[in-house]
Amino acid sequence: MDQNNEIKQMEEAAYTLKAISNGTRLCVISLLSEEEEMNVSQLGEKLNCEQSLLSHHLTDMRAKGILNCRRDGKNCFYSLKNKQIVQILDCIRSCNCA
Amino acid sequence: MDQNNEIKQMEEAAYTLKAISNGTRLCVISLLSEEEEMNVSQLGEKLNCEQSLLSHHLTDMRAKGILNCRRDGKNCFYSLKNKQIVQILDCIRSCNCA
DNA sequence: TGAATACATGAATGAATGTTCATATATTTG
DNA sequence: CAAATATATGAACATTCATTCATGTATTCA
Repeated sequence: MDQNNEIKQMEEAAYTLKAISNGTRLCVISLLSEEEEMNVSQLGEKLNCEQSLLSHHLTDMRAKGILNCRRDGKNCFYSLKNKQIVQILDCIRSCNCA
Repeated sequence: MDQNNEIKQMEEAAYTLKAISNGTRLCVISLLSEEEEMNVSQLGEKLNCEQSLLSHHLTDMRAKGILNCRRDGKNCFYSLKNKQIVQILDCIRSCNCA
């Protein structure tokens, strides 16, 4: 049953990977790796992304354990739940170049 | 235009990530990180994956620059084009645990 | 209290992915 | 050459993902 366990682990990894395998979502991660926290409007400006679409992305990434969200007045500030996730970007870059 | 460049880079990264964001595909990568080369039947046994489905996965991963393929007689041996890609697995695991 | 701002939500739709099945191709072997 | 083996391919369909649009909710401020 060790094989099934391996498969399960990979399914879990795939679940997380799917949640970030999108240009806009990776940009969000990249921005939040530099900025600690950003609200939706700030992200929307930087990404040139329509409000509703961005909100869907953010909500889903949050639901999947990638982002945190904190409300302050009218604004919602998003941040990375785990900063290590940005390493995936470096990793992919080095793979694509090597 | 530096912003657009960033976005393009992220789209490229997303393209590669999409090509591996699947349990079966991650298992293939994991196996090939230990084994150097495996043919389709060997992979199929290990993964308990139907021939045609596995073949589709392999063909697509090859088309997207993740795998190499070498034919030897009746067999096709697949290998990782870039071994560094397995680091993504470690990365995801550390993210999900931390 | 009501208008404005910031964000979320839900339904609808189209596009991309995953899966199956039937069949095709290449190679080896009798 | 015919049968067997290993793999690929293509069509069809279901499932998931991305996008848009209209509308809802929370908060602030005049």
